[in-house]
Amino acid sequence: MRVTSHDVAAEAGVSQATVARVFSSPDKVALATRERVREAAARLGYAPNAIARSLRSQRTDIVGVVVPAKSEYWQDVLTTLSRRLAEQGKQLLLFPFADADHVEEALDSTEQYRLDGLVLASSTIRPEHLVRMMRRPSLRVVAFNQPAASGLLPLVMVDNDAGARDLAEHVVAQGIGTAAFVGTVASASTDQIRYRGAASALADHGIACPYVEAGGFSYDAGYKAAARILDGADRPDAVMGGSDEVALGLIDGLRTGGLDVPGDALVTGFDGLPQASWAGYDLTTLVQPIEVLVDMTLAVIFDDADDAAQPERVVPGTLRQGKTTRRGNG
Amino acid sequence: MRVTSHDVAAEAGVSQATVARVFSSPDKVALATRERVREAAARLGYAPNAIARSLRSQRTDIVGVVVPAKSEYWQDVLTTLSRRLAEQGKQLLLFPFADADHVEEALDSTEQYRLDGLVLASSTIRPEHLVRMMRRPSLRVVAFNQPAASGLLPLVMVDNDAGARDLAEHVVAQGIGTAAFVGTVASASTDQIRYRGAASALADHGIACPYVEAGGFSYDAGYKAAARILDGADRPDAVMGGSDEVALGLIDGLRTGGLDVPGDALVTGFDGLPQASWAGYDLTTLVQPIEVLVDMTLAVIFDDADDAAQPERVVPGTLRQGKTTRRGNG
DNA sequence: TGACGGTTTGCATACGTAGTCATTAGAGTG
DNA sequence: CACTCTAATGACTACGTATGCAAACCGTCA
Repeated sequence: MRVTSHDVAAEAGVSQATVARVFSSPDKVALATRERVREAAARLGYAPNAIARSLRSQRTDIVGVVVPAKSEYWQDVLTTLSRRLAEQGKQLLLFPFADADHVEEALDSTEQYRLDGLVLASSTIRPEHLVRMMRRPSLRVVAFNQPAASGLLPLVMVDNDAGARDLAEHVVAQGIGTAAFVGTVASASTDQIRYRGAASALADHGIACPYVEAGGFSYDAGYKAAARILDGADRPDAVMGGSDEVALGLIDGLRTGGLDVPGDALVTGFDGLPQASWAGYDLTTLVQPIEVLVDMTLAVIFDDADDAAQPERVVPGTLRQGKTTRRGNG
Repeated sequence: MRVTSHDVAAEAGVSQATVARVFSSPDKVALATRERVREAAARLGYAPNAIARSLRSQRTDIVGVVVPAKSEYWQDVLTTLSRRLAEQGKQLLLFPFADADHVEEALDSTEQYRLDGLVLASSTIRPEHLVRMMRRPSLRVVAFNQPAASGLLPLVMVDNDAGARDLAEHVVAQGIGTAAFVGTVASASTDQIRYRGAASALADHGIACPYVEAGGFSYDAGYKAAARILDGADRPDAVMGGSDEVALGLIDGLRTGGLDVPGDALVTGFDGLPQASWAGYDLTTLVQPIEVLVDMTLAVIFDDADDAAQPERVVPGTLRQGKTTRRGNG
């Protein structure tokens, strides 16, 4: 049987209410009493029951995240998110989904928990899901890096358009003549914005930019897409990946096909994954300020400020130049 | 205000108890009633409150995992774990810790939740922590890939010794004359077993195997350790990494130093990370059967079988040969 | 018709905590 | 010394659900 606040109360010779106060609002209890209770609690090995606390206080101190089950990028984000929450004594509850068809179930699960907030991650969540989330009173929902949520939900994201333009300008500065963009999944809103940004910047320099869909967010998808690039009539001087994962696959795919990167073709990514910095790749990419994005997300959830005033927060990323866009001996 | 089972009861013209039964043991409710309740629930947008359910039933349907905050390997494991739990309608709650000094806090947090089970991950959890966990009645604790827990807690792990021997035999078969083992953190129990296994198998063939400590579980640690290998008097023919992450860093470090892998030196890893299969590395490694390990872990937690009868489950891994140990034109 | 077995439902309660309200003790003031 | 005001504590209750128990209901058979 588990130790409860009643047991501690009996041990310390006080009421259960006093024990509860010692653990939730200690300043309301006299110092001497407080210490006596603390000692009794330690002696019995008491720890407050978070479940009961949540039921009573209507607060769980838990933030949920609806997130794709497999993705390097999101794992990177989750690491930061869970660390930040832990610092505040809060918890992270994952609602992973295998693919877009299973988002519904994940969202259903979130209803069972009286979460303090919910982070919607993944750009493949459909608009109807977003709309559904708008109808959840007393739950702070934030869309993370999900341009499609614009106008529907509070939104925190990196500046995809500016980032893609920066990357495009960068490869243009390396003196390329032709380019291609290998997106992840064409229906993903991040993909669309990144492509449009890159294509627009390239067009300013008179360079066309066909779109190739990798068909997934994975290394494998990028690897396979490389074959299509190689088979194409005119091989582009620069291949811009819609994400780092795809870009890494692209690099290996192109190299396997006999191409030298960056000698024969430049490659860029997007996200700033740790793996992109690995010496074997040293990918030029747009590094997302994940800490900043996460902090903003938590601010929307926990700060009382009226977030309706500023429903969208867009943060610029940083271009990191690696050797995948370093031409010749420069 | 949130919709409760009472509201649904009123709407459907039944008692709260009947509503509760519809959602927890439907077969105890007449079909007609059941449908009427389900309709009322749908109309009101009712979802059972997991918090209240947990308080009442003394079951949370949540499994906790104490895990290092940053680690490719563990993220791989967590992905599988959360998927499996989701399939059973259960949840995963993470208790991440930054380093060995913060394990205590993570374990403290776990006490607040009435978890159905707790998975202790990370081989850097100290024995005193393990002992502490033994004193948690009514909580199923399982050590995952943590040889140090042997004899203290139920344990599920890959056969580190056999795996290391397999890898050693494999490189010997490639005709090497000298070798070195680059471990992660010397105090990690997995590291020790893997090293002993490899060294012992190599010794059988008259090959010595010095131990080099990378000092971390990361790519960076491996990358830096490569410099020490290169600086050493006699460069080994084969470098065995204590983990895939370290091995990937090693490869890039050695290549940066001008060495050809596998031409000048063979490299092996351990774990079977997705990244190890990337064409840029194609690392020879010991693939852990993560699905099997996870299923066994959950079996220990949820199956009523007496786990005292079989406190340790050791599963063999599979050698995956990549090109990092493919010599010459073979 | 009446008794009986089985199914279906409602009533009442407890899970462990936090907060409201009332009560008591203690300190300060004229 | 009586009085007031604040600080500290205790009694009580509600959060939303699951379940033991009893009651009600239905059909069956003697």
